[in-house]
Amino acid sequence: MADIGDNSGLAVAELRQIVERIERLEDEIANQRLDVKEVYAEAKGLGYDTKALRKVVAMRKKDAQKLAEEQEVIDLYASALGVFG
Amino acid sequence: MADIGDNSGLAVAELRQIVERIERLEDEIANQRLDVKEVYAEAKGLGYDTKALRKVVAMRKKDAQKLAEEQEVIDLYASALGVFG
Amino acid sequence: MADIGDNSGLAVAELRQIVERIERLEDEIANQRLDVKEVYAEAKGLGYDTKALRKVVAMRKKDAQKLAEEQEVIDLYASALGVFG
Amino acid sequence: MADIGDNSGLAVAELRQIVERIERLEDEIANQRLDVKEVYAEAKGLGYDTKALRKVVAMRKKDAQKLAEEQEVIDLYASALGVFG
DNA sequence: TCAGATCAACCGCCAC
DNA sequence: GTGGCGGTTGATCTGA
Repeated sequence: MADIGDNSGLAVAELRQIVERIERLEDEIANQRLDVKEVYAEAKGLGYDTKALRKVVAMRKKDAQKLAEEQEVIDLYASALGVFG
Repeated sequence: MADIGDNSGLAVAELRQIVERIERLEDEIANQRLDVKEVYAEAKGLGYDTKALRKVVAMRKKDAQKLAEEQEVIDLYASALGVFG
Repeated sequence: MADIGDNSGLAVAELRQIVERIERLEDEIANQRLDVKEVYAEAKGLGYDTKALRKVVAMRKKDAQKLAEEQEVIDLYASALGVFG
Repeated sequence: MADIGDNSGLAVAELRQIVERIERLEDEIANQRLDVKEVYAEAKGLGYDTKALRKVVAMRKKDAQKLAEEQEVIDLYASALGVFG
């Protein structure tokens, strides 16, 4: 941590910059969450069951993760067996 | 939902579009979360205590009033227990 | 909250009892975690790859959850369709 | 691990036993977690602020020294940021 | 000691 | 308004 000579051995400007970068990113995330919400609201307006919709999205996500994980497991077991028994 | 009963038609495309919009937004959110993580890692590299950093960021999110009110209850309970006897 | 007349409008004995019940339960949980740890250590001593072992346990858990969830999804969709389209 | 190469024999039973011991312990842990939840729910019914309650329990888990040290860093950062400017 | 994985706490939405 | 639930975030623990 670069110490610029302030009262507490802390680079205040640096710290401030870090915190603000984080907060800016989190603001953007929050906004995008609102966007997601909007899409669901819109879908609801079109007659969709949002609960089921969320389930579908969640399942697709899980399936993708599952695929990735399955390969991991294969790799893990393969290496545990010393790359072929 | 455009049609029930002729579910081989337009509604499928509509549904697909909705799901994809959601998924695209969520991908972006996931990426930005990685960015946040990166900033914390960078801060750590500069010597900051990331745990404290996270706490400060969280505190800034809450307004001071609410923070004080919550702390009051905690203090009440704590002192009732004999200051951690 | 029964107010017995202490200085802060708080039933101190009651609070203390609640906190101690929680802490006792959490102690037991902590001990059982140690037991789990011990089993893994023991398995490691027998030559097992604990990482793979953990994966197996996790997968069995996920499968059990998956079964439960699948029925949920079926129910959800069925009700979304008005119990049959 | 009793045997590699004759993996149709004893090792399978051994492995099964290990996994089941772990799963049994984890079931118990899950149940006790439900018990904890119940106590909090009960406390809520008595008028307690469960969020504050959880904080107090967490504070009691940490020793006071460590708690003070952590708070120092947080305060340092907070004041460096101008007390939430 | 640090990075990565696992697990518990928090916090929103949603239905009742 | 409250309780339950899903998703996200933060803490803990394991292994390198």
